[in-house]
Amino acid sequence: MSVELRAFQSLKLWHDVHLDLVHHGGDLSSRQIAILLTIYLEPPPHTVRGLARKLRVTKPVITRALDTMGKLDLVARRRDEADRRNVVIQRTVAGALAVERLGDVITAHAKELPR
Amino acid sequence: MSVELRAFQSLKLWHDVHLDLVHHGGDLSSRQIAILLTIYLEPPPHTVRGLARKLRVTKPVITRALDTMGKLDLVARRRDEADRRNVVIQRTVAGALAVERLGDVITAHAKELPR
DNA sequence: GTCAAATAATACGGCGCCGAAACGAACGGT
DNA sequence: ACCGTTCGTTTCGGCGCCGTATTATTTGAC
Repeated sequence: MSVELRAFQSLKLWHDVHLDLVHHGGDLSSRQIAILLTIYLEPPPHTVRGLARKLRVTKPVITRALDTMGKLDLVARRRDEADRRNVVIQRTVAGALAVERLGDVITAHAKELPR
Repeated sequence: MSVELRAFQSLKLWHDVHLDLVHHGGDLSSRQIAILLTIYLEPPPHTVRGLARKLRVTKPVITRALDTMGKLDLVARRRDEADRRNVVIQRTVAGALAVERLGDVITAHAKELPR
């Protein structure tokens, strides 16, 4: 029963945060969220190939997500001068702020949950 | 600093669960997730109008989401016989299982987080 | 210098969701 | 019986993401 309760709390958190995102958030797909958070939570450098491997998706998925998030100024691309085939994905100020804000939203809703 | 740490943990949870969803989950949009969880977490009855109000989206959004999730057998529709203008949204066995499974995924990842 | 391998980007056809507007069915007051 | 209101659905043009296949650039081995 306590297990069920915990699952319910988790689901309520999921529900509340998604509700928040629907209203105030630029809506990114699950894939885009996973990519964005990988970039901001795991140590750089990040490449298209590396992200594709880590998330087990094809490279065009990464390229397109970077296009979209780049337009939103959430990430930036830079050619790797050491090996010009590679593209290094860089964080941006706006992106860092957006991720930070997301973290705040999650923790705020988590705090409201009964323990 | 402890605040930052908690935000980081929240973001890691968000990242990990989304990663899981990308691989094993039927991919629903943020709106669809919010709708689905509202139906399964809040007490019935649910109507198109009520869901639209609660999520602050237009009614066609609800109709289309119900179409999609209905095809996936996550929810079902029933005409309200008392007032035949209304449509009552019903839960399904498959939907309950899917929601339960999502709860399990979230709690499992949450458990792995350092406190 | 040449060629195979690796990397990222692009082209293509398809599918799903969007917002706004129009629509049809059902209700309720008079 | 009418008529305004409510409810859910449908239509329309548009946009974004998908997977697969192809392209362009760069590298490194020989």
